[in-house]
Amino acid sequence: MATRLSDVAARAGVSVKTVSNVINDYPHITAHTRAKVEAAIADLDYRPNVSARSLRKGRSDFIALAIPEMASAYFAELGAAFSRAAKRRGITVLIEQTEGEPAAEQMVLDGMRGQLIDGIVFSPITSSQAKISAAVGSGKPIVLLGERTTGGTFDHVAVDSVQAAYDATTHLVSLGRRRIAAIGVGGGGASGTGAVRRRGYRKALKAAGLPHDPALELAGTGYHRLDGAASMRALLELPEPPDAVFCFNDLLALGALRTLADAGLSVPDDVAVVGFDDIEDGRYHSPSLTTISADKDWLADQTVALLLERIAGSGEAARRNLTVPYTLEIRESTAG
Amino acid sequence: MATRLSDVAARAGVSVKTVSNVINDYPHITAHTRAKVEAAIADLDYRPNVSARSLRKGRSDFIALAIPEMASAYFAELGAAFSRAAKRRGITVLIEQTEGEPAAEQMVLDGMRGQLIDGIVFSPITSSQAKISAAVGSGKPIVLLGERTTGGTFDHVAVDSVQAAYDATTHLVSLGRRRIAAIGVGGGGASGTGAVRRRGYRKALKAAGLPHDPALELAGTGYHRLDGAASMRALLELPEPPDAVFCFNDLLALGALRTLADAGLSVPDDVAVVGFDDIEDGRYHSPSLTTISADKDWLADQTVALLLERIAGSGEAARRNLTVPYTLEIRESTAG
DNA sequence: CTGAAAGCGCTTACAG
DNA sequence: CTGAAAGCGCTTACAG
Repeated sequence: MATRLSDVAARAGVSVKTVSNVINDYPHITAHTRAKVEAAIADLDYRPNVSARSLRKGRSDFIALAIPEMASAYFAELGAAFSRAAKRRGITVLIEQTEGEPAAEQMVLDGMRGQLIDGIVFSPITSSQAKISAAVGSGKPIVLLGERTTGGTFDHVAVDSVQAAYDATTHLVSLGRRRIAAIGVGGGGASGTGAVRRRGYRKALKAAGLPHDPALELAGTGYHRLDGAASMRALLELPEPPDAVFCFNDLLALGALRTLADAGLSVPDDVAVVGFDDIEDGRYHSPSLTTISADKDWLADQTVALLLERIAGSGEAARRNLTVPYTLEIRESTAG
Repeated sequence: MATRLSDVAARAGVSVKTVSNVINDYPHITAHTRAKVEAAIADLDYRPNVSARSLRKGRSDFIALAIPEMASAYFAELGAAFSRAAKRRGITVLIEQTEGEPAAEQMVLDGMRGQLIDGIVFSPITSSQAKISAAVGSGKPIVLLGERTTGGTFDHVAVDSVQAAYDATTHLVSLGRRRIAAIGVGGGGASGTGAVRRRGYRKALKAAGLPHDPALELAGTGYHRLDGAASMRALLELPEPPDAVFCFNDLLALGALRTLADAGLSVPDDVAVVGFDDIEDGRYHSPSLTTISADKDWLADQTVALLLERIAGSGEAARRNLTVPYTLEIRESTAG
């Protein structure tokens, strides 16, 4: 029914091999032949069947990006960046929402899409490295996103969260703040975002000679606005509330800002606030949000490049860790 | 290399047909046979090759969702809803970012993914209905999202924007506002969001016996926070600034709120603000944003259902228009 | 239920 | 460059 390669060949008066050569940009084709084939393709409105190509070649030029949720600003922006990065390289990214559910993450690891995808970029929440190692049944290359846990056996791309958290906290110290709270110390699941960023936070306090008060470390249940708002409320009820808060992502910070606004407190005068992620909402919020800004386009581009390298087959090469560059963006929430 | 259907058949001691029957849940298989086959599948860690299946069946169980940008909150939330709706029906959605570029939209229409996808949900920006009609070369079913332009020949899912805009404006009228501005009248490209919502806006003014002041209709260049902020600044410079603003999406409204905050004006006392889309940022903003809230899950679910119906082949059935239910969510930006 | 076989539309050695 | 053919891994009539 649909026009096939052989139809094009017939119309152009060449062999299927020649048509295939033209489509795949192989050399040794005269301009004349190429023109004939291209005319036939245009005439017949022919488009190659990617299922057939993929079946034959064992490659689909599809990669999967498995993230917890795509509606959440950070991951939405990340997904967009991956989508663009993949397109630049002529491949397509398939976005999988795991919703942080173990079953969905397991499906990803089980090599979902039965051979359709060439490789996976995976941002795990509930799956530990060990679980991932055990479960990679697909044999497909996989690159992990997110906090780097020790002893990982996979390629990995991440921000140096300890250093970034250190920088964020030190910035608050430099403003003269002395009771600096942390929100989100329990979050991030097995990927350990909470634990890793807390390490940097504590390190900065110690370096500044500030006491470490466990009452100022809030775990919360998630990494969304509601969690940040609730944690901030809890902090305000303390006998000695904080004069600054480092939130482990921007959504937590935006929630905290909401609580502070409702309480009639001034930011940054009463409480300074720093986030992490640099999502668009924070940039335009009033007050705008000081935050750790990792380069999402760099991240996406390098990750795709690394994955494609693995797909191409440098399987023997050693595991690679990429560290994403970041900056501390100082805005109104810490700088009046 | 990878285990094949025939490997499973060999191990289970049955025919490939039987294995295929088990995998595809066909009837007439004894529990005993099924158990044998499933054991073999588990033993061999077999997963069907979807390229082969897709090539053979002419169906992939993939649909595409083509949207202007996935990082923008509304579309991110919509993408997430489609992703869930598709998963519930056992299919996968491939999200394409057109970035509102004609070339990218054309690629979508050209039946991108060469036969891989079974159908398309398309939210056009630059492509007119006529262009779409002319370009649907893929022969794949297509469902359009967004404002309904007259004379469309495609299945279409949309909010009744005229009525929603009417409701939003009437709500501002009911608060006693008399100089009600509109931001975003020029947006939405060929899909006509700006024009359609302006119709409802004007209708409401007329119904309320209010004069229609062209100076209060702001076009702007896009539908983002920056555009809303700029338009609001222009409105505040008017000799008679407005006492209320209806923004044609939430991002515009959030930008407008930022300008109002910077200007030291009180919302809603000085200026009441209404948005459109009900994105999460608006719900948690301070003040929280009154907005038109369409049911995104309903939209996604019904759209996927309609598309699957078309794919299944009820081609002769008449074109369908689905109207997405919505509510006006009254929050702080209009109700102090 | 089984078994043998065709065919979906490509790519790719192979012989020329 | 061409032409004829095999084969990627499925599904699906077909005959039993």
